[in-house]
Amino acid sequence: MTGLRERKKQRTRDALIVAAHELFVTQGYEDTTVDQIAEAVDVSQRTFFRYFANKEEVALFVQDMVGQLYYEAVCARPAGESPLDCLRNTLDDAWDDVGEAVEEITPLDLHLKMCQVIETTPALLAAHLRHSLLMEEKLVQEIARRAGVDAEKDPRPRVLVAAFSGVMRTAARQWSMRNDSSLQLARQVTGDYVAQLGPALTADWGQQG
Amino acid sequence: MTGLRERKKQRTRDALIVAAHELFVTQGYEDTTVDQIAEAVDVSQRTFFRYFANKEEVALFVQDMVGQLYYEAVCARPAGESPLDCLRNTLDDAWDDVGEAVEEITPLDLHLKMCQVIETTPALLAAHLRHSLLMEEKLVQEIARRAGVDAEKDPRPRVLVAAFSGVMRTAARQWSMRNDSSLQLARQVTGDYVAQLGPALTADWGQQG
DNA sequence: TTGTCAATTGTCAGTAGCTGTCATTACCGT
DNA sequence: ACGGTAATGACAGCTACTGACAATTGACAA
Repeated sequence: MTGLRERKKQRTRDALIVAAHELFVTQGYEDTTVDQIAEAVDVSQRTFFRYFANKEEVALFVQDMVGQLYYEAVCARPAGESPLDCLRNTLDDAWDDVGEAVEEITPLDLHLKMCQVIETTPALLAAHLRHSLLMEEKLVQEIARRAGVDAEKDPRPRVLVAAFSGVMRTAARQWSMRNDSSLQLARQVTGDYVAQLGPALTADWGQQG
Repeated sequence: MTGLRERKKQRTRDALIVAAHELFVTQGYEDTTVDQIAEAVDVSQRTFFRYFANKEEVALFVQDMVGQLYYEAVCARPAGESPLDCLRNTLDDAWDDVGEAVEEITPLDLHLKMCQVIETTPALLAAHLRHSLLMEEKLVQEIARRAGVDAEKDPRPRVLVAAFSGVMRTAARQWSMRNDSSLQLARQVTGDYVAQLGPALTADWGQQG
């Protein structure tokens, strides 16, 4: 199962990710060439493109993994929760596991810096949003399944996931723009934003929230 | 004000847009080269890139204009509406004006087909989502201004716009995937989806909606 | 009308992302 | 040890995009 071949591939892939992230963080995404990344790991450019379909993919690899873990955590939820609670509670519960999974690939600190690079690099932000949309569709299917409704007829699963995901992305974006971004802070900011979902929709906003 | 130079530029730009859209719709975005577009309008490739920063931009030009018009319509709203009502009512009111503005550049039918191309082409979808995010930020500022709150301290403007925009994009996406996409249908679908925003968030979903 | 200035355009050369192909190397199971 | 298969490197090629410079064309005043 874990032949030498497999392990070597895994190591090369992780090395490419870490090397790429370090270059992206230090000199910027656009100013880093694929040749530089390949050279840093001592493989050919062609090999890089055998591991990652494009330059964006290596930048978003960890982010995508986080999204996937969240999705799996949603799927593993016990039945009986309301759809919104399901999405919300998963957030609290999955946090630590996600952090550990990230650290198996790259230092957490590097990942946090990479989040900022993603938010501030137009091409990466665009790709990230698209990947998020794909994940949303998977969430829609799961939420619909749990609630026992048909996602093609009932708009509520899509509406709920769209609203929730929109708020999540906004929270992540606001968090990444702070200069002291840490994991706990992320947890707090997302919690705060999601909690405001109800109040923000009510007819009148009273005084300063 | 309308010198020959200005008019000529406008005409070239519109010709590039229409030619590009026709090529994208008939043979696909990825399979259309910038050289083909330039050739269709009989200008050099270099000139194309003087009108549009990149290939995506010519594909998203009309979409961006629509977003801009919606934003301006929001800004022109009378005071006193609740934030959510403001966003929602603008939708109803601005529809016809937007349609007319589009037709001054490209046939409406071509634009509708182009919407489908955008939704189904990864690179275009990604760029479109990013442009939408920029527009959301402008909406946040305007909503915060109208409500007299500080968007940097109070999360509600961002949360509201994120939720609303998420639902809008979902509606647009669902609409574009029908095979009989028309303007009226778009109006109806978006209306339906936005109306579900409240119900989708409530704790329990009763029976099939 | 004509000449001058500035804006627009075309041409050319170059970089970077990405792909197909084929020979070579490295691992795996027998 | 050996044959087969997977991974890699080297190379050629395409397309998006950019900088630089020369040529053209419309604007505007003398």
